[in-house]
Order: sequence, then structure tokens, then C-alpha cells
Amino acid sequence: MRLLVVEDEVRLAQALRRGLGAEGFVVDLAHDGREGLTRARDGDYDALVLDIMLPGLSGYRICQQLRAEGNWVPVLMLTAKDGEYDEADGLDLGADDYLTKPFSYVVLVARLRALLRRGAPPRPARLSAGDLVLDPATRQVHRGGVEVALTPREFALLEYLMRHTGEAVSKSRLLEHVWDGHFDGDPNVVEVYIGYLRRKIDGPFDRRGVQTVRGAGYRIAADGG
Amino acid sequence: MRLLVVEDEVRLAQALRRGLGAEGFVVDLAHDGREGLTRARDGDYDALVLDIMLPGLSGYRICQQLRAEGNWVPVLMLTAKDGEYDEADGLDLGADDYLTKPFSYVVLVARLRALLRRGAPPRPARLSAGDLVLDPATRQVHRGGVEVALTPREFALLEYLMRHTGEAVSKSRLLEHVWDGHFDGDPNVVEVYIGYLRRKIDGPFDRRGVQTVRGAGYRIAADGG
DNA sequence: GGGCGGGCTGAGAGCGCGCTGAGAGCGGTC
DNA sequence: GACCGCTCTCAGCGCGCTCTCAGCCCGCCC
Repeated sequence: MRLLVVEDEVRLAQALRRGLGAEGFVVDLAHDGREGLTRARDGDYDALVLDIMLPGLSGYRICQQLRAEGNWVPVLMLTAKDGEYDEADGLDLGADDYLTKPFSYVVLVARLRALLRRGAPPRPARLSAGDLVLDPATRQVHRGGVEVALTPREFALLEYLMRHTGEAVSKSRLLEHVWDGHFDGDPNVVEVYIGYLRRKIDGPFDRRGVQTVRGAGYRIAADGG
Repeated sequence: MRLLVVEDEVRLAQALRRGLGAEGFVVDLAHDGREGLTRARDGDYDALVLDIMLPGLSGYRICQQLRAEGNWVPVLMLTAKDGEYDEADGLDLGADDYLTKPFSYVVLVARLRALLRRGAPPRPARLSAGDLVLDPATRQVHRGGVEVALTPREFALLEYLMRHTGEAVSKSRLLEHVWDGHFDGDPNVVEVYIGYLRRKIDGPFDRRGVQTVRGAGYRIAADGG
């Protein structure tokens, strides 16, 4: 899941990038309002975290502008406690949730997950394809009722594929959304991780769950294979 | 916006029809599962509201069946609070949102509007000609309901032809668009690949699907042949 | 009927895509 | 410092896909 964090306090921004990165999110940073708006427009993010007080363009305006353009990406606002603005303003301008600083990191992650789950399209709480079930909230995966333990990267990969069940998802799209957007390493990572996933959810020689679409990427069969 | 409400409690169904009608929706009712499935298939609705407990066929099954047929119309499930089924089961079967009874009418309308704003998941339109169907997103091709496995080149060729269904497409245009723009090899490749395609979608001696237009190229018949 | 040119096809060579095992790097934990 | 788990790189391999080639078929024109 790709996030854009627009926050001008550099130390907070870095901390968020590290922390959310460890949770399996791919995090991009923007440090002022205009940059934030531009990247939000072009970046194909799964959610935005917007500070309100920003140089250049406030978080309010970014959100308002995006909504006016018909962009309904889930937005979580960060508001300063000191009250100059209050939560209702943010929500009026189209934010989906807000947090007052200082906020608990755990709460931030929980709210983000909630946004991603129900936010954009009212998303199913759990994703499933046949007897394969993935729960983004608890980060658990079950195949035929038994739990399968996945590493963060494996989980992110499977989650992205399952959010596009049935579609053939190209390796470049996977690199974009599951790895860092500007990942410049060996694209072979994708193949390697597909291999790991298969061993865990299909067994070594079976590939009903994760299908290869030669020349086009990979696909989760709608019926789980 | 056309809605289909599948609900067996007559009074609730009538109330929904009146209430949603007043909101500007056009509401059709079905009172049991089979009727619901049939109408959902044929009716071209913008969204469905499905009760789970239904005579004939449960809301679960209706949803599951529609999804299996590739119908991704937005579905809002109504679940009874008493817990025999829980929300997650519904979402697992491909519903887009759910409400537990008794529900607030205002919430129902809000959820419906959210669903409709999102629209059906943005599946690129599938291309079809008669019983020949090609889905660019999933990279799958079906002939008369059965899947046909194509290689990347075969797929690209068929996709291009089907994007110009009815037209006679010259070999040079095909070389231009399906092969590399400055392909300088043997133009006979096109004939070879047309041959491969025919064997897979028409059978060895049939060429109703991909027709030869002598001197001008090839054509996909608009009715699939 | 005969000749010609466009279209079709079977065989096969070459190679690039995708898969895998091994292992290095790195950060965290004891 | 030793160990462990996760991520990523690398090199090798096998198969399926792509394309070439040569020969044949068939429609069309004289």
C-alpha cells in the first residue's frame, strides 16, 4: 500500500516514514503543500496523510482541491491541538479522518488501516479468493482454514494481488505498489517473492493460487484456483 | 440510478421502495432469491441491496453467483443482527458493503451513495464479438464460455483485431501495432500467428472467427462468426 | 486448363522469460 | 559477538514462445 505523507517537520516526517515502512507501507514524503498536491495528483497513492499547517498550501486546501478534481483518495488529517482549526473544518473539506497532535503512533496506524479498509471504495474487511482469505486488519492469511505465516513483504505482495483479484498485475505495477515507487533494483525480486508466496500458500509444485500470466504478470484466480 | 432491492419482508421492502424512491432512486423489488438473481442478471442495475436471509436462494449465493459470472455491480448486504451469519462472511463473498438490521435509514442512503459514487470497480470494458470475449484486464479470452489460453503475441493480435471488430485490418497495420513499430523481419509472421489464433479459437478447419480479406488483411466478424 | 501470386502450415532453431537455490547484507535480539 | 529472520542479488537452467523457412494450397486471371 502506497502512502503519501505531507509534513513539513522533517523529524516527524522521517519518523513516520520509518515507522509506517516497518508496517509494510510504501511511504513517500512531501515537505510542503504544493509538492504534496502535485504528488498526490500524479502518484496513485492508496491514502494520504496531510498535516494542516504547511508552507505553501495548507492541508485543507490540498484536500479541497483534490476533492474538487474528483479525487476521492482516503485522507487522514493531522491537526495541531491548539485549536485554531478544529476537526469539523477538516471533515467539511472532505477529509476522511483526523488526528490531533500529539498523537499515538499506534492510533495512527489503526486509523490508517481502518481508512484503507473501509475508506476509498467501501472495502471488504477481508479479502478472499476461494479458500484463500487475507485480513488486512489482523495481518493474517488463511488457506483452507489453516493460518499461513507471511513476512511483511510477502503479505504486502499478496494483499495487492488480492485487491485486484482476477486481474493480471504486471511486475512493474507490483514494484510500484509493493516495493518503493522508485525502486531501481533487480526486478527479479518480484519473481523471487512470487516463488516464496507460492511455496507458502500453494505448496512447492502447485500454482493454482498465484498464476503466471506470461508476458503480463501475475494473477490471483477469482475462485482461489 | 436504478436499484434492485431483494428483500422478503414485504413491509420492509415497500418502505425501502418508498423511501429510496423519494431520494430519487428508481427501485425494483424482488421477494425471493431466485427472482433476485434473475433480475439482477438482466436488469442493468446501478446497485443491489440484498437481504441475506431469503427464501429460495440466500443473498450470499446471489452475490457469489453474480461475481462468478463476472458481474461486479455494487452490492450492499443487509444482515440480521442475531449473528448466525456475520458481516465478514458477506464481504468474503464479494459484497461491497453491509448493514446490520435494524439499520438507520440515513446511513443506508449514505452508504448507497458512497457505493454509487465509486461505481462498479473500474474494470476496463471487455471486448466481445458474438460468443468471443476478451478481457484486457485479466488477459483472459473466452469462446462460448470456455477459456482459451493464448500466448502474449496471440493475445495482442486478437486484442488489436477486436478493437477494430468488423474492419479489415491490413498486415502492415498489424505489424505496426502488434509487433514492434519498426519490425523488419518476415511479414509472414502475421500469417503464422493468424493460423495459431484460428486453431485456438475456431478449431483447425473453421475460420468464421478470424476471416481473411484477400488483399486487404483480416477481420473479426462483428457477430463472432 | 495453365500460370501466378497471395495465403497457409509444419518443422525446427534460437532465445528470452520466468523459476530457483545459494548466499550476502543488514537490522534486531539475546 | 553469535544467531536469526527478512530482503535482495546473482547466476544457471529449462521450457515455452517467437520467428524463419520452405513447400503446398487455393483463388484469380488469362
